[in-house]
Amino acid sequence: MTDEQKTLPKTFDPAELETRWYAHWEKNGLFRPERGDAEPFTIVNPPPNVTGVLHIGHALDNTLQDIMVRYERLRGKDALWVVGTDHAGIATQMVVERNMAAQGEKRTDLSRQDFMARVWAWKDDSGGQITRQLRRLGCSMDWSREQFTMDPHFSKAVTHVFVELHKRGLIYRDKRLVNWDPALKTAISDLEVETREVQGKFWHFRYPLADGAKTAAGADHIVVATTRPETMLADMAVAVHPTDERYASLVEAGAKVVLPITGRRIPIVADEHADPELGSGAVKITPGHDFNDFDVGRRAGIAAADMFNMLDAEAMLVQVSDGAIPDDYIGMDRFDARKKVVAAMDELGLLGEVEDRVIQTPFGDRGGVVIEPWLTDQWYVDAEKLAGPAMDAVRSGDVEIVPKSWEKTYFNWMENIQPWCVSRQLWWGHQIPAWYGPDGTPYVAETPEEAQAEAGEGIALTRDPDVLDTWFSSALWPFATLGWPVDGAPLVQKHYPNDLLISGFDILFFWDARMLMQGIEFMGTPPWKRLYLHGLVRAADGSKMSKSKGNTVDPLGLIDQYGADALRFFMAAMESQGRDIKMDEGRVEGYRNFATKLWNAARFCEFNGIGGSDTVAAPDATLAVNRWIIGEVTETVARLDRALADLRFDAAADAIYHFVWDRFCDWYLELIKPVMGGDDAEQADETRRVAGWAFDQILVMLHPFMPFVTEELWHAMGARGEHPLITAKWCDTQADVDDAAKREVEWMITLVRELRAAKSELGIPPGTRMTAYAADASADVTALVERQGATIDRLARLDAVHFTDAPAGAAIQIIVDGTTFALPLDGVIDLEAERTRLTKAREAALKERDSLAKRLGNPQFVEKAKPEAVAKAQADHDEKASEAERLEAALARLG
RNA sequence: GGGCGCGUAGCUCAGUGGUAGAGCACACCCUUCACACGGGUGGGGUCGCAAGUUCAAUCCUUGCCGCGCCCA
Repeated sequence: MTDEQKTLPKTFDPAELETRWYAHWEKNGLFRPERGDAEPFTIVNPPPNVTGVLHIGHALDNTLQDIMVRYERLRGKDALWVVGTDHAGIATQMVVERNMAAQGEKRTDLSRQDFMARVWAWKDDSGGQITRQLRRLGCSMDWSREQFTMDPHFSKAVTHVFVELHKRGLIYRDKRLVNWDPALKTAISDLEVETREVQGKFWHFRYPLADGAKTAAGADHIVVATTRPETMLADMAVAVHPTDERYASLVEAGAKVVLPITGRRIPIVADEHADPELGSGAVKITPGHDFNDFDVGRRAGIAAADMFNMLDAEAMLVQVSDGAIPDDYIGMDRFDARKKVVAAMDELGLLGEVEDRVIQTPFGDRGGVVIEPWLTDQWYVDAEKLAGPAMDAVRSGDVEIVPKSWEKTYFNWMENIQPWCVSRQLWWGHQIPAWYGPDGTPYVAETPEEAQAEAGEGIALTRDPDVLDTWFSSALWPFATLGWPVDGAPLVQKHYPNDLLISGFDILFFWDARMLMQGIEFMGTPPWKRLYLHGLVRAADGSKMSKSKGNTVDPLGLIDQYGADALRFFMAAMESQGRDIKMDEGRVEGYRNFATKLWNAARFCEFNGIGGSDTVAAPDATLAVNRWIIGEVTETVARLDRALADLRFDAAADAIYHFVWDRFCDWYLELIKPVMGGDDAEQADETRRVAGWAFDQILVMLHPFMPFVTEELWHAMGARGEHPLITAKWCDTQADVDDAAKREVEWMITLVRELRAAKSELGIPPGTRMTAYAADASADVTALVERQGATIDRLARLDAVHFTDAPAGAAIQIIVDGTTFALPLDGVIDLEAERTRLTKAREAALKERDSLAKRLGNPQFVEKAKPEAVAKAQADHDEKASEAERLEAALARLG
């Protein structure tokens, strides 16, 4: 990169300079400059799936993180943004298997080792596209330390954590029902189950009572109803409510039901789960295939190992341990079996009513098929124990959740947390470090040797084929990426705990909560001090974006069209806490225009000999405009600092946007034009210095939001040597705000505005030059007008201001802060229009005056309101009253 | 059923216990020497509805209506 001066083109090409600057930053290690002694600032990026491509949600999440990282880097901190990808067990295995299927191959044709090699080859070849896409967004992560959850050091940490948790009794093996995905043939998490409403049926069956028993009503059968009739083949009981009189005698007598089709004799048990108000009040109990029934079964004394399991991994029917299922059912698909059971019951005359019903049905969010509660042996983390300290951390304020409203959701989930099933029946992932002896005894150890030592010599061991849930490993992200568990890893010492985590609220449970639990368990402290949760980016109509709806917006397309800076600024400007962002392309375009505005301000500087400054502190200034803009910069920096401290990205974006456009471009640059073109070289020099400094401060303040265009202009404005903007110094907030200068400039702005408004309303061309008469001007105003003659001439188009009465005749009259200016334009102005204008203004002033008078006339207000409020009302009242009087006088003069 | 959030200008959104703001859109004017991806001026809102607290409510409380999300 050279600092060679070249003239800036009129509009700029974001694509060209984005590519150029990103490469420059990355090549020169500027994302993480050597800052050994500096205070650390650390963020870990939610690792995107290695199969992922950048979507609009990533764009939001990463923009917010980059803003904070760039901001803290500018503030001199040793800012580390950890980046990497997640191996995404199921998703990646699915991608590779799909590719294999296209070649007519199956995973099971290969050895596990060979399959793993295929996955790695895929990863090296086409995985991690998203990392290149994050670069296009301008994200300044530390790519030199890019991580992957299957990296050897990371895998080591995962194994270590598993073994440690097992030692601590926080991981155990258990036979329970899991959410089984028959398409993927693995257990999946509760959170990966999506409940959808499906049109189904509610079949009523009559189960005959055994041995001639009768219900209280004299029936020889019990009616049960089900949405999943096929499971009756594995029924182990019928449950009724303990207080249900209809069945009390049956329960007491230990009566049994003869299950149709299988002929199995099953008990009638009393259990609160049965709702007497619902249907017959009796429910069939299939402990091996329903979560509620599992609990009922256990309460009835059935051990998990004894529960009938009538399905295989693909949800095809298999024989159960009592051998009662007729042979012609074996090997059937679960849905075919459903039809067959219903037909058989009908044939037996035991089918009652069949109701149409909307059924809440669980689907696997990846496999897309109906989830089967399935009885298997799995590894579980005792999440309840880990959740306690994780809740305490939030309660005590060690971890602050922003916005706070998410705390309730967090606690609600944590308080009801279930055992966390961490084993998955996949090949791609961290294989569980457990080995089984011939009798099934598990030995958990970090290496096969250690397992063998534990089991004893000569015992044949087989390793558990399963892998760990991907979230089990990503929960270690805040410290395993820093070198843990290597003793004394320097990055861990400096960068753990991290300062902040930014994530979408949708992964609060999946990831954030699990990191919090594991961080406390293994590091002794929570992984971050603050957790910022943002919302979703929605389609323009407010609907959720989804591939299936086809309403997604591609962030890369927006970058192509408007530039990364514009997209980033949009994300920041729209990010108000606790609200989703609705996509609004018009706004993105507006922020592209904003970047162009800045660009053209730089061109103005270029044409006027205004260049970059070499101090962070404001230059000395004597002129009011210069002292004013210095004060405005200081106030803007303060606003920005406050907003970012509060993670109010919208307020931060708003502060810099309005400063640049409304203050700097619209007024400051206009106000200095006469000075620059004037004949006082000293004043012009001072102005160049101040303007150059102020523009530099803009570039620094805006850099976290719009890194590319600001870096380009930083170099265009001057030779910066070895000091690119990305590692420049943050603004100084020491400069004073000069109130006198502020008053003076604001007075001029009011004058110009009033005059423009009057001309516009009277249809006088804005360029018309006029002369003003201000007979009632104070000494201060007189001095100001004389001092600012050139500026007033230029902006207000006033070639002279006389402090005498205006000559007789028609004139425009404007009031600026208590001074009336008459601008004669006999014969040109439309008297009637001017009368209307003044009348309208007077009415407005009177209305406000009267409203304030009414308030002041209320003794309770004067008595009870804060003294400041009363004083302000009085002052406003007086001002409005005087304004109304002046307007009255102006109208009288008009005749 | 439980929890959370939202309802402010045509649209997208800020905001504050003292009678409301931005961007876009709209109307009119301006080819002024940084910028038409621009400049200027202006119109537009009973701040969802109702009650309460208060000297004062768009803002606090309660209820209702409408919308969204999460959990069961």
